[in-house]
Amino acid sequence: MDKKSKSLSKNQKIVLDFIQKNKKPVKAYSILSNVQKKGINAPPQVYRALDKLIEIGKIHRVESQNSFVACKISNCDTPHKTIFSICNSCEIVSEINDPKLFKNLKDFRDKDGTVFDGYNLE
Amino acid sequence: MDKKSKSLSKNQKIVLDFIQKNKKPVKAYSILSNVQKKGINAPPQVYRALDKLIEIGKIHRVESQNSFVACKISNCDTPHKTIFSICNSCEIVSEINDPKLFKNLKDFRDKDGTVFDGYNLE
DNA sequence: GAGTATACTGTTATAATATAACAAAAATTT
DNA sequence: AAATTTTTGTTATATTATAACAGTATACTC
Repeated sequence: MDKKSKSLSKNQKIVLDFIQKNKKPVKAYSILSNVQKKGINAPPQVYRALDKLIEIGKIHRVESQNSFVACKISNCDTPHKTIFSICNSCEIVSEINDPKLFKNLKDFRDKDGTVFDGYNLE
Repeated sequence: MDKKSKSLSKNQKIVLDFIQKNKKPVKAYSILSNVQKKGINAPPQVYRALDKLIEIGKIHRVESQNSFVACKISNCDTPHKTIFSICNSCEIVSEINDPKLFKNLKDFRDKDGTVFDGYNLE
């Protein structure tokens, strides 16, 4: 069984499930209060699950909002390479899946040779 | 006198001055403890100055680190359009000024016509 | 230059976000 | 089944950020 397909733990499933039910990004403490009935009692339990889900690419963190959103792109095989558009007026967050832009960022190399390993564009 | 050249207030100068003295991004509470001798006593005073300095483009916020860094680019005329590289191992943060990449982002338009007004790439 | 509006200051308190540290249970590996 | 790793549960606390209010300074306009 390869790492990516390893099944999630109980808390990880609960947290992912809640995030996926929401179209909009959700905050950690909002997650907490909504899953307390499922037996998750304290912040560390939420943050641990979030860390893991981010690591495996199931969710992304919207840095400018301290919030978390499910990955909408295909099979979630590109963790840590995210592009979000955040509406100026309505604050709706969309994940952008634009091959050309992805390629631009992948091929980027500055004058010192720096390349992007992971990135987040908002 | 046009808006951009309007002089900064006392607290804004103190905070900007401290940020500019540091090569690396600095945290809000680190700023606070370092400028207390200059008469800034409480977090809101720092955060207000930061907000203003960001608004006018003198500094940028490094979202993934909750830290703040002086704008290194020319005359700081592009607030809210920032690209940072953050070293994976040493965590040094550099601001990237790459005309081609700026142009890519400026010209970006997704299938719904979404364009980037401001952006932050880290 | 008197009146008004706007921006900035100072202060206290508190909200919101995130992690440290420890003990124990469960799952996985060898 | 022993050893290792991962996950859990828990308490306490650290870190980041803002609300709310009163006062002062600056700029604006008539």
